[in-house]
Amino acid sequence: MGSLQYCEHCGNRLCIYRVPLFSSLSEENLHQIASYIQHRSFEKGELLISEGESTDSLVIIHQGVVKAFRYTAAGREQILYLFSEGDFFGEQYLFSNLKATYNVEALSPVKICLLTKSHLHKVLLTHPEVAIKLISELGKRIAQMENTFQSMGIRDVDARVATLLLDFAERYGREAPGGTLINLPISREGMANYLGIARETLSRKLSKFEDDGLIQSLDLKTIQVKDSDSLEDLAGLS
Amino acid sequence: MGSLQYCEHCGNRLCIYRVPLFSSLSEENLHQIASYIQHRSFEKGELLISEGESTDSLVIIHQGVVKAFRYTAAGREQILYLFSEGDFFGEQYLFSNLKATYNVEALSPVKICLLTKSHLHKVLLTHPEVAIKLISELGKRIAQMENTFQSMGIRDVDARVATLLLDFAERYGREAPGGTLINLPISREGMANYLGIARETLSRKLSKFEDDGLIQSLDLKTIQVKDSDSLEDLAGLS
DNA sequence: AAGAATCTGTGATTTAAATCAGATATTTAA
DNA sequence: TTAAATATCTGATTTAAATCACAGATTCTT
Repeated sequence: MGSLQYCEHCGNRLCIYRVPLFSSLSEENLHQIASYIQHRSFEKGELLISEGESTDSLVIIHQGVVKAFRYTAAGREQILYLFSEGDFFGEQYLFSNLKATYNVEALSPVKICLLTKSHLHKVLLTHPEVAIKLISELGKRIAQMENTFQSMGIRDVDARVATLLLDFAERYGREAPGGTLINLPISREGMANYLGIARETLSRKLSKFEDDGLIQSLDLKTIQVKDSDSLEDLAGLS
Repeated sequence: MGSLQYCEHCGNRLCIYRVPLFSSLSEENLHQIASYIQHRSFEKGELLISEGESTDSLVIIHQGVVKAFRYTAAGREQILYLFSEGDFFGEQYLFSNLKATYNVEALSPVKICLLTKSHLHKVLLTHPEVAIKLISELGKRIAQMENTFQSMGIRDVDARVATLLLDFAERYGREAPGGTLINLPISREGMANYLGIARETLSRKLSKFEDDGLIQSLDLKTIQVKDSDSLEDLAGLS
C-alpha cells in the first residue's frame, strides 16, 4: 500500500481545487476542507482497494489512472470503471456500511486525496451546496453509466468497439495533425474485458478498422483516430 | 398525458411517507414537503416522459410499475430500468439543464408524486439530512447498476437469464407453497430487450429452465421459481 | 363470442464470435 | 544485450446465439 504523505507542492489544497465537486466553494471553505484531506501515492500495479475491504473515505484521483474491476464467476476480470484526474469514487460506502464491491488498481503512478466519511459528513451538513454538487455529479455518473449500459446492450460488437475508441479519444486523447492520438490506459486484453468480448475478437476488430482506414495503431499503447466520422457512424451516433 | 390531480386518500402525504428518501424527516418537515408535492396518474401504456423532453421534477413512483427505455441505432428498444413503488428518477436533470435521455412508460396504472427542481432545491438547502439520504440512495443505485453492468458483461446467457429471474423474484415475487411466484411486469420481448438478447433465445432458455425443473411457467405473466439454489448457481452467486 | 391482432414457442439455417492453436512482437529481467 | 516471459496477431474450427419461418396461444376489439 502507498504510504501516507502530505503534498508539499500544494499544501494539501491543489487537489480539491481541481475537483469539480468543490468548485462552488469559497476560498475560505476550500481551505477548511483542505485541512481534512489526506494524500497517498501508489505505484503502477498497486491496489488502492480490495473487494470486501471496508472503506471509510471518498477517494479523489489527483494524478494518474486507476481501474475498478471485479472477477466474474468464470474468473474473467470485468472492468467497471476507469477513473482519472478529477474523478472520485467510494461514494456508495459513505452512508452505508457496505464493504467495497470492487478492486481498484493503479494503472500508472497515482496520487489520491482522501476525505473520510465523518469529515465529508461534516462538510455536507454545513455546506449544502456541496451536497447539491455531489448529487449533481452522481447524476452525471448515472447518466454516463446509462450510456455504457446501453452500449453493452448493443449486440453489434463493431459499434461497441467504436464507442470505446471514441470514449478513449475524448478522455485520453490529444489532438495531432493526422488525427487524435489516444494514449491507451489499458492493454488489448483489458479493453476486451471492459467490453465483455474475447481478446482475439478485439484484435480482429482493430485490424479491420485499421484496414478500413478508421484508425492507425502507432504502437501498442497508441492509436490514432484517422476517421472519427466513420467511427461515430459505426457507434450509432449519427 | 395524465391529468393533474390531488390525492384525496392521503392528503398529499402518503407518498412521501413511503419513500425512503424522506424517511429521516420529522412529521413537521414531512408535512411541509408534502405541500410542495403534486400528484399525477397515468394509464397503462401512457408515456410519463419522452426522450428529449425537458423535465424539471423529481418523480417518485407511488403505485404501479414503469419502464425507462431508449431506442438503439438498430431500432430495438433497450430497457434501462424498471421502477416501482418507492423508486424515484429524474435526479440527473435536477441540477443540470439536460433533456431527458430516455422515455418512461407506464406498464400498469401508475400514480406518481412530483417535486419540482426549485422545491427540492429548497428542501435540500434547509434539510441537509435529506441531501445525505439522496446521496446514499444514488450510491445504492450506482452499486445496483454496477451489478447489472457486470451481468451484462457476462457472455454466458444462461447466467444472465438466471440473474434476471432472481432479480424479478425479489422485486415482483410473493412467497407461495411451491416456490416464489413472479408476477412479470414485462413481456418476453421486454425481458429479451432488457438483457440485450433475441426474444427466441429467451424463450428457449426459459423452456430449458422449465425442462430442468428450475422454474415453472404458470401463465404468460406468472413464473414460479421451483429451484432457486440452482438458479443462483447458474447466476454465478455461489 | 368471434375474428383480428399480437405475442409466444420451436424447428431449420445462417452468422458472428468464442475457442483453439501457433506465429510474431514486445516488454521485462537477468 | 540476451533470454525469458508476456502480450498480440492471425488462421482454422467450433459453438452459441441470431435470424428466418411458421404454428399455436393469448389478448384485444367490436
